[in-house]
Amino acid sequence: VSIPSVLPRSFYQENTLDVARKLLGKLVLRRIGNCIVGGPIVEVEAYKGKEDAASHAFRGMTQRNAVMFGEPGRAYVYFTYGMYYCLNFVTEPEGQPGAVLIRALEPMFGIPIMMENRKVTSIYDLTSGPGKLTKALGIDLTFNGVDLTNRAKLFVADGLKEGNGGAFAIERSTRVGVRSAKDKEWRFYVKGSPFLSQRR
DNA sequence: GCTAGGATGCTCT
DNA sequence: GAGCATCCTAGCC
Repeated sequence: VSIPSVLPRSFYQENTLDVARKLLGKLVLRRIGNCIVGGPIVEVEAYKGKEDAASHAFRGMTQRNAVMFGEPGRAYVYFTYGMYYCLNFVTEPEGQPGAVLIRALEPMFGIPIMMENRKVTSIYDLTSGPGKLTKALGIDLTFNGVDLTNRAKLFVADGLKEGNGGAFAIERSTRVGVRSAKDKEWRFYVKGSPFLSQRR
């Protein structure tokens, strides 16, 4: 098996909706000691600052959302509902806020580690939601601002089966759990994947 | 199988 | 003080 290449910064430095779609099938990889934990992305949501009332950046920069305004290709991690962390990838040219929320992965590498972190045994329950996957991968606020374009702690790489049996269909819908901007169908997911987030 | 409600604490008004 | 880009459990309403 060839080593997949890490996505360069230019991958992230464009329209958030395009980046969101292109991220489906890419590998989110977390280094824990000598182990690699993660798998391909199967569900994402796009958030932009301008003209998107659901975005954290809609009302301007704050201490929490500052990373969204910065360099693309970095992680934006925030704490929510008193218990959970959500992982985003920063998009758009620097100064223009945007991010893609990673909502679900297919567990592929380090599955025993994810089971230990999550305290569940079903692979369909390991990473099938934004709060679940950060817990499975051991991602917390210390990952806010981490550069995704090197192999240090957390990075993103091309899929293992690019163009060879790795084909999939993309579907879209409105975003989950947001009260505003219901008109925007900015959630993208791999059609028919059994690893999508639950509880629609 | 299903759903309603609670947990839990940071962020912004 | 209200709301939140969530998840789990209790209860079968």
